[in-house]
Amino acid sequence: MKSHRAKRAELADQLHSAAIHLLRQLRKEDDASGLSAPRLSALSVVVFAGPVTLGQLARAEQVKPPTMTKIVTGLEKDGLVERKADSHDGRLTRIVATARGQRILLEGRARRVRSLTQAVEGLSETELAQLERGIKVFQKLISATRRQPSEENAET
Amino acid sequence: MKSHRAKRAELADQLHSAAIHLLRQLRKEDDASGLSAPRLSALSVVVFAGPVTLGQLARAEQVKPPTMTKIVTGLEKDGLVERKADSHDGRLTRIVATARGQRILLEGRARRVRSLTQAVEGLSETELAQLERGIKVFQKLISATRRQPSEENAET
DNA sequence: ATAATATCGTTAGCCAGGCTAACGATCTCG
DNA sequence: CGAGATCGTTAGCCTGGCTAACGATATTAT
Repeated sequence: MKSHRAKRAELADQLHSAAIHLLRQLRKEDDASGLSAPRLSALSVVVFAGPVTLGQLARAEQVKPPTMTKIVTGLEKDGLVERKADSHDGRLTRIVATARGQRILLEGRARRVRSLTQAVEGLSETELAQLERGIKVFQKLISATRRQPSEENAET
Repeated sequence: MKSHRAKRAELADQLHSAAIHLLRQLRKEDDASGLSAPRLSALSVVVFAGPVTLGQLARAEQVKPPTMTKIVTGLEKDGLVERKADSHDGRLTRIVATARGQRILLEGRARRVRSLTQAVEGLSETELAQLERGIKVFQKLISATRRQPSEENAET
C-alpha cells in the first residue's frame, strides 16, 4: 500500500497543478476585458467595496501606495473610476467606480464565470456533491496553509 | 430553494476563489527563492527539459523571444544558467542550468510542496477521501474548460 | 554556386507595474 | 500654536512585457 505520506503529497501536488491550470484558463477570459490583471483586480475592489481610499485599496491589493497611485491614474484615464476628495479629511482620496467601470467589470466577471459554470453544468449530481465536499476541504486546507509561516529559523 | 443553476454557479465561484487563494499563498514560498516568478518558471523549464534553445524556452513560457532574452540574461548573471553555442546550427543558443541553478530550483520546489503537504497531513481520513474525489471532479472540469492545448509548461 | 529567403537571437525603444525615498498637505494631539 | 503622524503624490529605479529592425546563419531555388 502506498504510504500515508506519499499519498498525501501526491494529492497536494495534483491540487496544486489543477489550480494552476484552472487559473491559466480563466486568465484568457480576462484578456477580453481589455484590462490588465492589476487594473481588473483593483477595479473589482472599488466596485464591490464601494468608495475606498487609495491606501485601503493599496493594502487590499497588497501593493505600495505609489504603485496604486499609478494604477488608479490609469483607470481614471480610461474613465472607469473617479477620485473624490473626502469632505472630512483633506488628506484622503476616495476612489469610486463610474457607471462604465461597473459595467466593464460585471461583464468581465460574467465572462469569467461563464466558462467555468458551463463546465459545472456538465457534471452529474454525484460529481456535483463530490465537488462540493471537496471544495470545503480545499477551503480548510487553504486557511491551514496560511497559518504556517515555514520560516527556516524563526527561533530566537 | 436554491435553483439548480444558482447552486452550480455558486460552486464555480467558490472554486475560482479557492484556487486564487491557494496560489497566492504558494507564491510566498516562491519569494523565498529570491527569484521572480518569470525567472523561476523559466529556470524550471531549463532544469527539467534539459538544454533548450531560447526560442523553445520563449514558446514554453508563452513569451516573445526578446523578452526571453532578458530573462535568460538575468538568470545568467545570477549564475543559474549558461548559454552554449549549438555545434550544428550557429543560429541557436542552447540554455543549460548550472549546478547552482538546479540546486536553487529544487530547494524552492521542496519549500513549495512542503507547506501544502503539511496542510494535507492535518486532514482526517474522511476529509482526505472527500478531497481526493473532489480533485478528480476538478480535473475533469478543467479539461472540459480547456479549448486550446497550448504547449505545456512544467510548473514546479 | 550563388542569390534569395527564412530562421534565430539580439538590440533598441516603448509601456505597465513593482519598489524606495523624499515631499507637501493635512490632520491630531500636546 | 507647534510638533509629529498620516496620506497621497512625485521622482527615479528596476523587471518584464511588446514591436520593429538587424546581423548572422541556414536553407532553398535558380
